[in-house]
Amino acid sequence: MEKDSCIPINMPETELLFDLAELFKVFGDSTRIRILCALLEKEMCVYHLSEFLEMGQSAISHQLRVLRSAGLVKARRSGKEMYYSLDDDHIHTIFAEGLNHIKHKKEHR
Amino acid sequence: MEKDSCIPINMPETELLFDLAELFKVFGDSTRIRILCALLEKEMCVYHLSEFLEMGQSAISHQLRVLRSAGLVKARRSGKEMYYSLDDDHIHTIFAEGLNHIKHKKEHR
DNA sequence: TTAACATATGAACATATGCTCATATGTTGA
DNA sequence: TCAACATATGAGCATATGTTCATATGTTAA
Repeated sequence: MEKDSCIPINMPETELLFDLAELFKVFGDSTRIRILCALLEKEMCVYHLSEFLEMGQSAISHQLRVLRSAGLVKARRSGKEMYYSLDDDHIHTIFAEGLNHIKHKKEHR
Repeated sequence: MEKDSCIPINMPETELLFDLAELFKVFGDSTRIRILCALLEKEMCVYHLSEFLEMGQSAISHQLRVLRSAGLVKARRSGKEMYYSLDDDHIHTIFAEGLNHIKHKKEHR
């Protein structure tokens, strides 16, 4: 079989694709997905998130750190509490497309 | 601080969110992203993918298996070769939104 | 049928990841 | 200032993940 045939032309730079994978990696954890999903509704503080998701405060805090460094959520302090909210308009769309995929696959099984 | 306040209402079922995380997990690897990106252009066989991505045949094959079981790619045999192609119309959109996020974040830094 | 090629697969290994625990940091009210 | 509360963070641990190596399976041409 010959080499160097069938090479796609419009391939984005490897580094960009690496960043893209890093972004999706952040979405690829159910705890983080649930946090983001909760925040779609309204901003919440760490305590309420950990109550709502029935997980330890530390676990939530660790994951919020990941979400924050990915630029997906932002935080504001109000007294002792830190309120987190979404920091990206695309989250809605990305979620919707993901759910479309799942729905579509379920229907065609 | 009182419990049970600030509970989001429109939270999808936990199982669905788990599936969503599983889906994004598949996108969350640079090898798989690069495979999908190559396949956006045209179908390719394992050999060409491994040439193009400069990775071992086995690694590519393993990842194609992951992509296939997630319903993201499909395969057809042509002689000795197996040609893989995308099996999901949403991949384009999901990619685009991911890239939008990255682009947006880079601009506001 | 057999050799050569293309792909798939299981085991092994190194690394990455997410949670828990303990503790540090930061904030408020008394 | 100090106790109580809210959050952040580092270490440790168990599990998950991606690659490689060896080998099995599948296909074609001679």
